[in-house]
Amino acid sequence: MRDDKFCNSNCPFTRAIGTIGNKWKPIIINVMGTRTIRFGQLDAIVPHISRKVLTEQLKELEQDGILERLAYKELPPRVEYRLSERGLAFLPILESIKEWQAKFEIFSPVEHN
Amino acid sequence: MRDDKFCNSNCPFTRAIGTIGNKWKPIIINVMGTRTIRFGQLDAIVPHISRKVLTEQLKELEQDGILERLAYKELPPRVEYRLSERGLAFLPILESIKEWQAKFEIFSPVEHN
DNA sequence: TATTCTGGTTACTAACAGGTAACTACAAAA
DNA sequence: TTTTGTAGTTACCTGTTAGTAACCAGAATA
Repeated sequence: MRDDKFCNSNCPFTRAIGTIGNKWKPIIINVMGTRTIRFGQLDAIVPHISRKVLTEQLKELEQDGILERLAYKELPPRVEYRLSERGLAFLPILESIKEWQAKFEIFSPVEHN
Repeated sequence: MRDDKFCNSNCPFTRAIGTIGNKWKPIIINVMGTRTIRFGQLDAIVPHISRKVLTEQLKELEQDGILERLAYKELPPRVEYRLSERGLAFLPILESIKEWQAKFEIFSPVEHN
């Protein structure tokens, strides 16, 4: 899933893209926002993601220090996720992407004839 | 390459991620910057990209109105690419990603023993 | 005459991503 | 006793992505 060529690049920007440059991670970070959220909630809220892929993405985000995982030793298990300082610092970037999209999106709805 | 689920989402943010949320596009946009650049130069400067993938990515970026393609009817052919207004407006976002990376990157160089 | 130049395209193949379904633990509730 | 609930993991299979090498036009150069 993660590309070693990117993550081990000597260019910091390339490493950054290796960390957050795929389609799921910005979506997950955006959904999390400033709240603490459980695995099942993420699974329900993030559209079209499978549990397997969600697990993988969360694991990588944790490894990259973008979120924190809090597992409570209960049964049934309870696991909470929340953004780290690094993850929270990424939220304004997502906001500017939203502004960019709103400002420049080309509206060309797909017609099905 | 492009994910229809993302591009046809009713969420603008999801559509934005569908447009620029992969590993090559931010790299290409960053390399282009404010200059006009030829296909061969991009191929030489962007590390590890194949001509095939570069062609595909450039085509999608053009379709999404992020860059402009200027083909001169010469032989041998000459094709120049440059960012559109929309593409140029994305550059500050890439700059803030660089700052974010510089501020928060965890240094854990891979050791090969 | 053969080679070089550019910006691709095409066919083939290898690698990877992602989906589905089944399975786990164990407690509480029905 | 069976079901429910959570947060995964695993095996299996398919579909997509990416890499490689060969090929193209057609003028200029050697």
